[in-house]
Amino acid sequence: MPPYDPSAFPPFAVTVDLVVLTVRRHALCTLVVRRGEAPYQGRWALPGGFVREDEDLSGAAARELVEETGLCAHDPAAPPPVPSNGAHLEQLATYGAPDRDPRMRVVSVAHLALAPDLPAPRAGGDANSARWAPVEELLGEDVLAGTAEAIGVAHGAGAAGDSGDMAGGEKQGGPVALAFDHARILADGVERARSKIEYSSLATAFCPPEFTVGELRRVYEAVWGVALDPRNFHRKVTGTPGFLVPAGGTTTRQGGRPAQLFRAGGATLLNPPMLRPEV
Amino acid sequence: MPPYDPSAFPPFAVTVDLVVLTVRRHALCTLVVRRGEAPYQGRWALPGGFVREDEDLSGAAARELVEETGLCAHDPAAPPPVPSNGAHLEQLATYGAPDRDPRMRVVSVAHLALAPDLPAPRAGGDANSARWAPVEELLGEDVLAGTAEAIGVAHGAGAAGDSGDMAGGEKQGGPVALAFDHARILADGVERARSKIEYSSLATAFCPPEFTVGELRRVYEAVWGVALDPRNFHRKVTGTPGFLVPAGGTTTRQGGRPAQLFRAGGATLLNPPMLRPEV
DNA sequence: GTGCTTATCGTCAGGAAGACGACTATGATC
DNA sequence: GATCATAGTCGTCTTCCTGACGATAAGCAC
Repeated sequence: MPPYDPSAFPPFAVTVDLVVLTVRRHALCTLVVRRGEAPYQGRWALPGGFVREDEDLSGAAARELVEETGLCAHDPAAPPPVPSNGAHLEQLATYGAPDRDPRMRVVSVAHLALAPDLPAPRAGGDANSARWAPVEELLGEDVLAGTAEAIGVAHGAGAAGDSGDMAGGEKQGGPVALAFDHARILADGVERARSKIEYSSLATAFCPPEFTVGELRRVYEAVWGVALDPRNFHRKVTGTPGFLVPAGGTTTRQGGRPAQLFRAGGATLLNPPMLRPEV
Repeated sequence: MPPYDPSAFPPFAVTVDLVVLTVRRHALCTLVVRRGEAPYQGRWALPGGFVREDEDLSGAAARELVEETGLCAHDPAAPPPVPSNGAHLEQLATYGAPDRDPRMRVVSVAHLALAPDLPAPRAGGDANSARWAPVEELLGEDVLAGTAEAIGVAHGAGAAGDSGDMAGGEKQGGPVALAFDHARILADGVERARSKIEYSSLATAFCPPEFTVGELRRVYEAVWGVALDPRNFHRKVTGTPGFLVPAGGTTTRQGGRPAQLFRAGGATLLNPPMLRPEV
């Protein structure tokens, strides 16, 4: 079996980048690491790294996820029993513009991970530091076309371009420019998450193993940036068979009347879907 | 700006593969080409090719589409006026298992194209021949997990594995084994198309510029493999603002009463969505 | 014209969702 | 301990959408 003629195709570097989303203090946040080397030195970027010689794409993504967060990736194709601190992981899209990395031709297979609220991240290898950044702070919600949609949360005056003089620092109140095309990748990941919780039970991936209806509702509110009616939401999620199963027991985590605890049910598809209020 | 250390990462070949779907004679069909060289010589495969040095991923996909079909790709991000014979083109997913190509490490960025019914395809460069194959014939609808769903169309006894002795030939009545992991890619593309016509106006991409409600309905029926009530379908599509605009004029293409001609309206999202009947 | 086919309009019942009232069960405050 | 604020939970009512299906319209083949 003849190998390819090495001159017949150009060599590429292939990386995986991760959009790791979580909900912290009622805000949708993503994991970013500070770049320690050029280009974009000092700029925040999505975590990622090279795919190894004998590694699957999803395997590389899972490895990066563990390295950056300690999270154990949870393959959606795996059996239902969710591991204790497993995160949902799925492929998002691939980005390969010829000039996206000034050094050489790099194709990045972006992955989307959804995780429950985690302790402070540990810094990875080549990053000076890592942190959870509110998505709204990174995307002015108007920086990028296609994801520009008013969410009912106030944020600082937007419209910060990709001007080069912002490298290495945040502008007070404005969006922080991410390295490379990571703002686009993040925007695509956020949009994927926003639409996917409509018709799937994926919102439970943002919750601890046991959670209340109110906590789940606050996840939807944070991801969508809207307020939902607690009564209709309660009717919807408890009335959808297989979505939630009572875990037995109640808790008071938010003040007010104790709420029943639930676990994610086996159902992965939500039919009919949860309707996202317009505007 | 220091270039990457070439020994710091393994080199990959990057290709694009195309799932080109169309509706022919009430059946969902995809474009396949016969492989002229090893591995999988003589087997049917999805069209595709290497991404060039200075080429975008979507650019490579559009180029392959033109080479194989003569279709002009229609970027969904482009302005609404649809070109005369433009096809919808979007990225599908990326496949990069280490052993998916026995010769070397190849990562393939699959794209999904939706096209109206076309004349017979012209053979591409390295393919002996090309043809439109009914999807049902390539995927036994039960060969692959995750897309196994009964569609109301009879098909030959399924369950043909990836047994090597089928290379180069079709089995009468059974699914034809595609080369590489192309059966999986095709299945993912079909599933994407099936779900996307639910909540978008993408089904019009299967139609000529002007079409009747009945023709559009037959597209849905072919893609979903179900029968739809003509009266409810008519009410749904004509009642959704922005979905269809009257083109003026009527036609009789199917026998029976002449039908009004429509063009695709500006709306790209269908809200509420078209409901796919269960089972 | 008869019969067949397809297109189009209408009617009716059932289900789901939005709006919102009412009640319950905690902790905090006076 | 009474009162208040905060959440959670159960119901009601109206409106919209869908599925089922009857009825009519307008071509073609004979």
